[in-house]
Amino acid sequence: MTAASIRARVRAEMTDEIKAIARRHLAEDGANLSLRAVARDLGVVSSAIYRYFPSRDELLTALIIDAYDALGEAVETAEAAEDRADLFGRWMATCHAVRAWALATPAEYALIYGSPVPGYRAPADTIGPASRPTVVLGAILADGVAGGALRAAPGERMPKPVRTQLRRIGDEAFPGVPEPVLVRGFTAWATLFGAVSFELFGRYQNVIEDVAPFFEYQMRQLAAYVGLDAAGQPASEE
Amino acid sequence: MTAASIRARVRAEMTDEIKAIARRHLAEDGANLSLRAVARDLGVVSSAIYRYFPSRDELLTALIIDAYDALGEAVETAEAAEDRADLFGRWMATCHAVRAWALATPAEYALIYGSPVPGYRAPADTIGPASRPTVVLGAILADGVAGGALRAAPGERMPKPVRTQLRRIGDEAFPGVPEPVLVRGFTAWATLFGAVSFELFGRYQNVIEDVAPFFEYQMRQLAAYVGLDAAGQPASEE
DNA sequence: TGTACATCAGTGAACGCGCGTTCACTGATGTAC
DNA sequence: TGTACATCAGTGAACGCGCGTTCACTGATGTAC
Repeated sequence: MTAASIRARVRAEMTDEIKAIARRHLAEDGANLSLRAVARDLGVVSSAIYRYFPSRDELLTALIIDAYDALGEAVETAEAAEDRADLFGRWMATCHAVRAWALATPAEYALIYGSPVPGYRAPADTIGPASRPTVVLGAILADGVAGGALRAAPGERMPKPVRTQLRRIGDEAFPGVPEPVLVRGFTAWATLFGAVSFELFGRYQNVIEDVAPFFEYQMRQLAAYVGLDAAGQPASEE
Repeated sequence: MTAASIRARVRAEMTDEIKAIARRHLAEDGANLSLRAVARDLGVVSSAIYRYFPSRDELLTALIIDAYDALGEAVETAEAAEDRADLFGRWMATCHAVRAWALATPAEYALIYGSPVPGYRAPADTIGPASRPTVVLGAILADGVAGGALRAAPGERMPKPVRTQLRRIGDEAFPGVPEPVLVRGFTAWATLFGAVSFELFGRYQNVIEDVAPFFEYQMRQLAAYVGLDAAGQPASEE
């Protein structure tokens, strides 16, 4: 019993170490991850890896799921630390958590938000972890609607195919959020990840030097656009 | 003379064909482009490629520059077809051109807007082609400002580090565009590419089925946010 | 117009390397009685 | 507590493959006189 559990713990530690080394390699070689290189760094013969992962693709999948979970965790923790009534604070905490995590682990960000890995098909068990940050967004929007801060403008309309699609999504994952609010939330979401990708993938090179204050300002403006600034947050000027 | 120019033409055709085949491989293998595979498809021994490109990286660079130029060309053409006074039409044409090009050639979009290719450093001559779409955005913003449609809201302020950076960029590439307008344009830009990347990199899977009308609506809303809808475009409702 | 020479495209073999995966094996560690 | 057996981690060799790049070469095509 104890002996068995020791074995299990050692095994778990080995698995973690393989993933840690693989993550390091990701940073240099992108998604062309080499099992043999990982084994070399681990000080072990290449076939030994197969005791822990049945194939290279399974190792990649584990890294992808870990990355989604790490980002999800970071976002959830940061957002949970804010006062529930402070929608603006919750939104900004979410944005900063995404950017901070991406800057700290750029290879993992690229793995999940960059170009798809050629020849790799993500299995179904990545879906749950992948949606964790979006669930946080959903909670902010839903709370905003419930508290009356977020609402559709009177007479606000949209084309029918857009509305019906959004209603279906809303019913599943964002209950109670009117379609016009939802679309503004999605737009803000695309901007957040678009901005982080621009920064990480080098699109700001020679254009914006000090990204942090620019990002901060952009996300504040977005909050106002979505309607998340109504709760009396401090003015964004100086 | 004539003989020499025939030789030059054949050479140019060969170069184009190598690039065309390489582009096809890009679609399947991502940026792990194999010279030998290209040579195989061309029906030629692998070392023959070296008559045309001194190395694999140079071929990749050529593909990247071509991709930037193709997107630039597509955007410029689409935008130029609109009435100069119709800022909204010009903005929408730009958005649709970006999305259409990306959907038509997803591998090339991923090459230039996805995760950076591991171990590859883009040389300086990619900068010019890379900025072509942004130049189009700049013209729309500048024309909007010159015509009086775009302006900063009275009393609109932003933190100093943001403003000084934006002023520097504005002076270089967007002359006459006030900083608050510029930042809205950049935000719209991040949203455009964020949305296209979401769609291409599979982030809309099982979420949004019919992306086209959703994208259209999003970009319309963005136009309103930036202030590009003031020129009396038709209402976006139905 | 004809001939000698230079240029160039493409060949084929080789170098040295790395890869994912399989398989029979050794030896240590745990389990059952 | 001691012994026989089962489980498991890691080894080492091998399979079959692909890669980028170099190099001396052949033969066709162009150029100069």
